[in-house]
Amino acid sequence: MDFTHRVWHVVRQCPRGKVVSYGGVAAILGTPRAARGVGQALQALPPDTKVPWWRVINRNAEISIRGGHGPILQRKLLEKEGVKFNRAGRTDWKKYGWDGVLRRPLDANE
DNA sequence: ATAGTGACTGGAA
DNA sequence: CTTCCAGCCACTA
Repeated sequence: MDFTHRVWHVVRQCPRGKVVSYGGVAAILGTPRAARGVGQALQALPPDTKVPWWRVINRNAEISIRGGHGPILQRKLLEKEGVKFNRAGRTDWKKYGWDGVLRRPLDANE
């Protein structure tokens, strides 16, 4: 099983209404520095996938996709699950962070 | 094997 | 707080 499939396997376990960072997924896989690789894996997802790719956001708790309707769709899907965004387009790790994922002690970001 | 690209990150400016 | 920059990893040509 290659890296891409392992990423999908992990993301698929993210519960509804929760979010995880690219780095977080990478950490679960044992490769904390493979955040970009995680992004690559998600971009490779087929359009009819059942993997909750929208629950994966960047370290600032904001949507990292750029261009097209992608970012709008992701935000919509998250809000539909109860995830709220602040004025800066960011969500809250404290409230929606996936329990199975731990990050650095800073999490001081809103 | 080498080089370029990016849904990333942490640290410096 | 914002922008920049240099590593890092996987993928593709």
